[in-house]
Amino acid sequence: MSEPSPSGSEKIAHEEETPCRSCKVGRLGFCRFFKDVLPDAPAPFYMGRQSFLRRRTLYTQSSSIKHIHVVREGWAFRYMLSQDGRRQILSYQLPGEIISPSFLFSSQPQFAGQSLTKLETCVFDVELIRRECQQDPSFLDHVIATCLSEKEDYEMRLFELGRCRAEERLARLILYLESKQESMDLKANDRIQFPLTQQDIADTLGLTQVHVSRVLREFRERELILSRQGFLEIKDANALRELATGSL
Amino acid sequence: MSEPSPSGSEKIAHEEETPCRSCKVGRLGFCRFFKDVLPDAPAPFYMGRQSFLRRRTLYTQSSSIKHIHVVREGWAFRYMLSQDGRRQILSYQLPGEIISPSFLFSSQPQFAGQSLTKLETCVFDVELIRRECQQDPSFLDHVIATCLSEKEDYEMRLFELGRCRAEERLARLILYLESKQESMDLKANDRIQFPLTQQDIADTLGLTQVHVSRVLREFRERELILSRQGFLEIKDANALRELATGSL
DNA sequence: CGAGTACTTGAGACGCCTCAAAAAGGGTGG
DNA sequence: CCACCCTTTTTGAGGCGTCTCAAGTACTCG
Repeated sequence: MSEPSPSGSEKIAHEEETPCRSCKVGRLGFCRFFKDVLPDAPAPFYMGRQSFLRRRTLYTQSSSIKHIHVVREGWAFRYMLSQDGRRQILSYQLPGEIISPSFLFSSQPQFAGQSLTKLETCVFDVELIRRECQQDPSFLDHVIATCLSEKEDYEMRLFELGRCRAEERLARLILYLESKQESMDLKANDRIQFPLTQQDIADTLGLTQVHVSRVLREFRERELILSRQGFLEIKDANALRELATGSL
Repeated sequence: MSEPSPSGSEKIAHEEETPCRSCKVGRLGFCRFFKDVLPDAPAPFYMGRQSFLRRRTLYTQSSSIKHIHVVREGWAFRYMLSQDGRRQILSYQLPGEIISPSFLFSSQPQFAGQSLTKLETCVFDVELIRRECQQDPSFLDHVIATCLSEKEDYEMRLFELGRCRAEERLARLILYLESKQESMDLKANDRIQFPLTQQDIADTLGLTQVHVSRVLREFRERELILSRQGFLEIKDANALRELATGSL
């Protein structure tokens, strides 16, 4: 359970400063904006790279934020933790995504962030990026749009948690993660990455791990999905969409 | 069920153009920023006032947004509606608040908005405000901060819906609406406004109206609260906070 | 006073939870 | 490659919280 210091600059590797325009995740998520707007990106706010093992803390509720991370490889997630240990996962970040875009506007998080899998990030200096926002309106627009799209995700999730059954919640989560990977070009021939444990799913959907196990079994028995070791195959997308219906 | 056209400019009254600095809600919520940043506010983007009866639609998922409303008097709320009629209430707006601040960045809402009580609003032209944002960075900052604070509310609500029992959800909603009114100077001697029906509460907290009725009765019997006709008195704030505990 | 809306109460059902223990998987070192 | 450990998943039995249906009561407002 030992954790690397979240902002220990001695841990940041400076070798290999691939410019965004030739980076393998350069066309994904937020990196795309970097690339489009700033010809020399990631200069000048780039601080190097950092890697994390599985399930390592990137920041906590009490962290003061000086750096932001953009995912290069692997998955990260944000979550809230109550004092008595209940966890609610808020969102997942895939390659190309900023782990917490709102840090660019306010530095006091009310949630924590972890690596879900082995993770590699590009690290940027918050202050320098803020300054860039002030000078470059179209860059600022991208940052705002990123924050707002997270807000829209939250709205869908509120509907899910408040008004959907377990089956529906799970179907929607699977389809959500599929479409996210599809839109980010991370989907390889019908198989999507699915590194969540059942406990992660439970803490995302407001269920218990045991119940998630049962609903997943049902999905498998009905041949809606097929899952093994970190990947998931959607066998019957129409039936899944049927289950997820009621939304808009 | 007849509804006033949400953007019918012929319905907008232009008389009485109180400047924000002498408006009775001028120090509340977003209006405060208007007042501070723009000496001549609400000019030049002010379009007049509009009033709505109880439970009237201000905009729907398919509206294209040209105006934004700021509450002068009464309450409004935003909600999502599924095709089969399930409703999830997302947030409430009190005097001084923009009914949907994110309209200033993207015009296609994925939710709907209604008046909760009789409602009076100031109407502004979205395009003109956007232009102001481009020219006045500190005004833009306020707008962004407003959007982000809604996002933080959502994060708390996700924890509530995903990880709290009915009792805890209700306690948190009551305390939330209390502190909101307190911070907006709308609280009069221990009594807060509480115009929600039990169905509204249910659709906010992911419960049924029947169950809300029972939990409310319990709260009353335990002398935690005392409610009548649109108002609510918090009799035992400590016990309520105890119930809402687990959060952070 | 009547009509509609909101709230209360009861009985029974169901979805999801809790607890518990066993099985399966995955990683590591010998 | 196997033995071991730790994490994750599966399965069962029973209980609780919340839902559904339904009917009756209390508001509120014209």
